[in-house]
Amino acid sequence: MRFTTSLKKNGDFRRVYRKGTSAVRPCLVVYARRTGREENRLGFTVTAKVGKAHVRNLVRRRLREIYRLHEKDFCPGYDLVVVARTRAAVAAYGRLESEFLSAGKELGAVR
RNA sequence: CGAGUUUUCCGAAUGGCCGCGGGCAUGAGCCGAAAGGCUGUGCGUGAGGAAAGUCCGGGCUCCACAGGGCAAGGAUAACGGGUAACGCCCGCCGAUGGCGACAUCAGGACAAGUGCAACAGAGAUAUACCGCCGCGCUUUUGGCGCGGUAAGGGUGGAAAGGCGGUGUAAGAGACCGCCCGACGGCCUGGCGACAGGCCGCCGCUGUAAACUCUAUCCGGAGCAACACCGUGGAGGGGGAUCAGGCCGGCCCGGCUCCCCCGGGGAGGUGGCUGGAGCGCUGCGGCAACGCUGCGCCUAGAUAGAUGGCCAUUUUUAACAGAAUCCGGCUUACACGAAGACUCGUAUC
RNA sequence: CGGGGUGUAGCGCAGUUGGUAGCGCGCUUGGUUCGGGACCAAGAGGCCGGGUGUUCAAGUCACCUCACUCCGA
Repeated sequence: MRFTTSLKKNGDFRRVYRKGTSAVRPCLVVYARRTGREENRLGFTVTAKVGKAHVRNLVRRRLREIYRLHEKDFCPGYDLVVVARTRAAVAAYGRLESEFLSAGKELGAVR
């Protein structure tokens, strides 16, 4: 992921939640906030409610893979936070992919 | 062949494209004064049998005491061994269950003291309701009173050793024979728990996962421990004011300036993986395990690395993801593999 | 990493030394009223989160386990 770094600090997450816009899908919620940087910053939130440790790892890997394969479709200059909902634990890869992209399109982060 | 017991192992494989963490190398590119950093390339490596629950035991670090004892609190509980240690493991004893292979057991002490035992029942740790027997009174096929008795009745988880006899007014370990159990002594076997035998003396309810007693062990906290580096800012000390600036008419003084000290927030580095390590051979031991020799190096992240798309086998693979490290325990788990053994049936 | 708490009727909760599981609201039926509410009377509804054990007997005691929840670093 050449043009993307990860979102690390809790304060960054809170700023995106408070100041950003959101799009809700059955399996996930995407928050976005325009920053004007040259790169995107991406963070994932998968809480314990979703499942046990290996389930959460699987969900997070799939979401990261979706972003990696579609990175060229994303506009630069956004902070993005993807929150997995409970249903994401049993959802197939294709469903996560379509929901992620449609949510990104609604927020204007995807061309 | 059927039914079953038990131990151990495995924890999908191979290939293609894209992608991730760590390590090593780099006559490549960029940044930098340098150390080095970033990117790229190459090689090799990258989750488990439970990584889980955090139930025990240790290593390590800091704190306390630096000698010992007592008390409090907690843990453990037949015996012998293994181990760094353990509440773990092995062997063995006893009890219980099973035809058996075998499995399970918080398995010390209620015969030191205290407590509890509902309901039922006459009576619950000692008692006389019915019954039996004797004596007295009486209205005499009966009733009442006094006394003896624990054999029979019913209740209960439990009613005071069991069966048979002697005995007696009726009865009773009151006495006798056999059996059961407890305690004490002796003998035999065993390292020991214990087992077997003989003698003596007894017959005492259950419950310590009730208080308690006995024996043994335990200082506390935890890698977000702990150690180091640490821009700025607050603070303290010194210097220069014969350098400059501000407050000021000037001096003193204050700020600015320079140096040092300093606890240490954000952040970073170490701790961080070569270890009570793994595999194989040989020896000792019933075994757990120990010893010798040879070989091997096998994750170390820090928002936290294993995913996506296919192909083939055999279907769409179970439970499930390291975070300081080891030894155990417990719990979850798909398809399987191997060894040993028991019972039944049939045949030889 | 460490330490607590809770689970009982549809809902909210009681239930010490083990001894027949209760309260309030709700529900059903009947009464009262012209009718409803309130009130009165009667009633149904529980494998005490799950498993194993100790005991004559377990919601209660012990161990294992599941779920929810809180606190400290």
